[in-house]
Amino acid sequence: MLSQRQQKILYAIVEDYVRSAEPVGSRTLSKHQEIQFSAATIRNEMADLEELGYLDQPHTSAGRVPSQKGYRFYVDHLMAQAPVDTSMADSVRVLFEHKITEVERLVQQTAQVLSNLTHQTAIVLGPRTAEEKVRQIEVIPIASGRAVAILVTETGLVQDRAIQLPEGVQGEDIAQLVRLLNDRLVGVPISKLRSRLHLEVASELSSLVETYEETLQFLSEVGVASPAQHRAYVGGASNILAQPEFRDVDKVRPLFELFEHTESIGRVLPIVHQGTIGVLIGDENPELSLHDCAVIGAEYYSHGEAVGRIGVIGPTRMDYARIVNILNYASAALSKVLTDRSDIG
Amino acid sequence: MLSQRQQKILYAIVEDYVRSAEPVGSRTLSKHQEIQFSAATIRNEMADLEELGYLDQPHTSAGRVPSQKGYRFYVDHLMAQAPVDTSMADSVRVLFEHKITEVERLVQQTAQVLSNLTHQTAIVLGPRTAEEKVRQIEVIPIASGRAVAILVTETGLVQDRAIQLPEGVQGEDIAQLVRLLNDRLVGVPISKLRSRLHLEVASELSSLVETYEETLQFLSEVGVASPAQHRAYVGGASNILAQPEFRDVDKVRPLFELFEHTESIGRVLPIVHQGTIGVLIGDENPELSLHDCAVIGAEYYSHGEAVGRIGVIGPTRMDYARIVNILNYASAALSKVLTDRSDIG
DNA sequence: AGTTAGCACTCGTGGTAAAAGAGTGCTAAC
DNA sequence: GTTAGCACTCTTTTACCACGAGTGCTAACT
Repeated sequence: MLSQRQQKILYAIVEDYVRSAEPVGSRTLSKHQEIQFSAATIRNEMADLEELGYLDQPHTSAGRVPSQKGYRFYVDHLMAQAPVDTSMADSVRVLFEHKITEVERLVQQTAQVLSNLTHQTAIVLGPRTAEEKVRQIEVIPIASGRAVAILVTETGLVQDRAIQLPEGVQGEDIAQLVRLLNDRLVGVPISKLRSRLHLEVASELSSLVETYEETLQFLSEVGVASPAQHRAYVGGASNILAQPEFRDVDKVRPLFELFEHTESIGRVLPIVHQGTIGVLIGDENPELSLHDCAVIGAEYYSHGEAVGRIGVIGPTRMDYARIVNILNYASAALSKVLTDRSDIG
Repeated sequence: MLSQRQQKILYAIVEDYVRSAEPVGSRTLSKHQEIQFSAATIRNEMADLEELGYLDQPHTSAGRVPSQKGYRFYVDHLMAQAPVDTSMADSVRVLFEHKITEVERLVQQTAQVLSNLTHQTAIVLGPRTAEEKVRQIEVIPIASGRAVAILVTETGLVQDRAIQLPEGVQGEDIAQLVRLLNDRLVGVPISKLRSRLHLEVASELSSLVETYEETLQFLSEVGVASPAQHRAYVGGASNILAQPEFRDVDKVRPLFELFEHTESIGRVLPIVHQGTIGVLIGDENPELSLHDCAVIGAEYYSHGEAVGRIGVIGPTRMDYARIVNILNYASAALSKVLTDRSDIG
């Protein structure tokens, strides 16, 4: 275990380095208020800390830099709960007070606010729709042979899909069909729609409609592949270009390529337990292109159930304490909005 | 006017520089097949072309580089219609054959394909919804006091909005309201919804519903501020990082900041006439951060009417001929899909 | 035994100088 | 009007040196 003094020094090095982005030497460290030992003593401790793997030295005549292990120790044991920054709190509050009606826009805005507050890149995964329950289904014909299927969930999410009507289907057929669908499918979670369709609805269908096969096919299309499913938004990608560790275009490119693959970006966010904040440092992240980065992430909830995730990506040299704080706050605020929006008005 | 020979040389310089990204000298140029003059002759011509403003010289002992004016002349007079690249055509065709039902996803995909084909950054402005005509309006209550208003246009676009129901409104009130709305508003373009509401619907409303004021307010919310209105998508932003002129992070940052402001990005795309391709080179673009860039853009159409725009952004050193070609093709393909999707199935 | 001062050593940084290389402009010959 | 030749210019590369920051080690101190 690290001695009290070693922890103090490690703490000071991390805090200093996060601020300055310069390797910190024994001299500068000895001038810190909380450090009363001489530079020489610090040097000895630093040599030990390096040997233990908590510090790195870019080259012999440079100061020390926290290693990945060093950051990890800092996050796990040293990092203080940052006081709630009121200007931050305001900024988040304002965002959510100004009622945003479309979930999609809300989520997008969250990404932007998060990136502005942290000066890093933010990722927001849109609320999972799979467990949302069906409130109503509509089918609206728009031109001969074509229609739009609309599905509204209990929380007010709307999903739509252009569909091809089976041959010879008329207005009354559709009305009947929609009645049947609503009768059987209201209250069913989207994830179970497909199986329900085949199990319950299909049997009744054969007696109702002539074009049995085609209609079933059509029904499948209605429910499947929800478009908004875990849609991801990236905010403030350009912030990463302001970081001194990413002055090199070749370093940055893989990151931006990652950001463009929004369909799979969820995997870079840490998996967290209910209400906690997760931190992935360097190669703890399964994504190789993030081995020089740290990712801090949290979930957000609707009625107490986790429905989506938010996160911040930056260089390993980032202000963990502050960002954890911001994510905590943002997660809570977002959860409140999502929970309230489907409650008693 | 430029002599035949000067044009030939300018043409060769542009083509060569676009390929190599290196200033091209008289020696290398004299080895071109189509150039039969000696290096010395070329040098004389190049000096003239520079004096006329068509070429730049990074420094005295470097080769020449096309100036903005040089590119402009190339685009206007020299550029050859590139042959249709079959692999390109295939790639676009595949995208649109695989029927994409949601317009939003279609547009997003277009941005991606465009950026992949051009190896540049693509911008796609989602179809303008303002002139779309209302096909049907629905209001679906989701919890006491809350509802979702859904508006479907004739081409199958769906817009939704969470709304707060006026105090004491019951199911039958809503049904009546929706009937009235559909009766009066079907066929009206979205852009005119608001005024129609006040002019026609409002008067009848007072006799129908008690809570006149609130309901009107509510109705306004239904139609206004269409969320998908000219939504913009940026594809392949990371491609720009591969360009040698953007090796410097400070050069790139303004661009990425621009890309993040999707709400105003439309202004960087050239304004074009029906069916043509527009090119903005360097400071021809109103956007200052694009003065080292060129933007090539086109419109796309639905039933012959321009509904959106697509464009490609890159350094001024770009393969204009090829990209113009690709945009032409993509615009036509996208227009076809959009036109067909609301036609006779 | 732990701590501190002193000092030689290492290594990246920044600046200058010289050499190399690429391409030009000009002159004179064709 | 065109071309070959050559001196000239200017960037790029390499080498070198001095500088400074920071260390590691040793020896003295508490």
